[in-house]
Amino acid sequence: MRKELIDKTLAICQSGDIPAAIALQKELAVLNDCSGIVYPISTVAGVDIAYDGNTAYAAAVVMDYASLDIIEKTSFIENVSFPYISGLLSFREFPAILNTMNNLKTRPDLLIFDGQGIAHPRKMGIAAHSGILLDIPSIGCAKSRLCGEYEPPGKNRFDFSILRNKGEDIGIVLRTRENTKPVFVSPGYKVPFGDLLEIIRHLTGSFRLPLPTHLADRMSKQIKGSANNSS
DNA sequence: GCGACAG
DNA sequence: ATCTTGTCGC
Repeated sequence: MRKELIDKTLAICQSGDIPAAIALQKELAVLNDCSGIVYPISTVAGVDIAYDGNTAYAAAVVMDYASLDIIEKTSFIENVSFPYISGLLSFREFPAILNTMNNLKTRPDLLIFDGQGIAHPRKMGIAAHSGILLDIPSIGCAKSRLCGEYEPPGKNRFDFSILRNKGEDIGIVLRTRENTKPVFVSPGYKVPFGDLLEIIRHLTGSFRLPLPTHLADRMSKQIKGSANNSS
């Protein structure tokens, strides 16, 4: 089943068929399930991608959920074909994400993505889409808003407000550091709205982004940098 | 038509 | 995302 959805997604990534991409997002949104993550969570992975033109440098960092010790790191480099279009980010990034995940020896219990989960116009952001296809619980942690309304959260660390869209709670706007812009956290796949705060708080160190995402971001840029300096 | 718009 | 130096502040 996942295989079919993965193939359908990859076909669109290569064809660049925008109407088909939007149709698939609507189809996946109906299938999405944001409840029932299995506890305890043993491992968590952060995933992110750096770019040099159309070359994507994807990285995944797996950590022990309780100790936050790094268990494994991996990356994958490839050229991307789908352009960046607001609302269709997953069609630009999923291929590299899939390849990176296939390089992992560990199969994480939870994935944290740099982007939206269901806080998306069609409730199918990069975290939700990737989580469903990989069949791994996921959370979206974006650095800015895509849709929805909210009141600015308080100034202290971990102060937060609710991100709402058409009267529905779709995520939380969380201040992970004082004097710093908040992050937009939303359920991706199989992670209940009510569990978001606790999980992200646990994963937040001294940086704005949660540790898994922060490390994946730095690693992707490091890979990109070393690729440029050696060629 | 106008404004908004993840990475 | 990426282009980019110094600089203010924790």
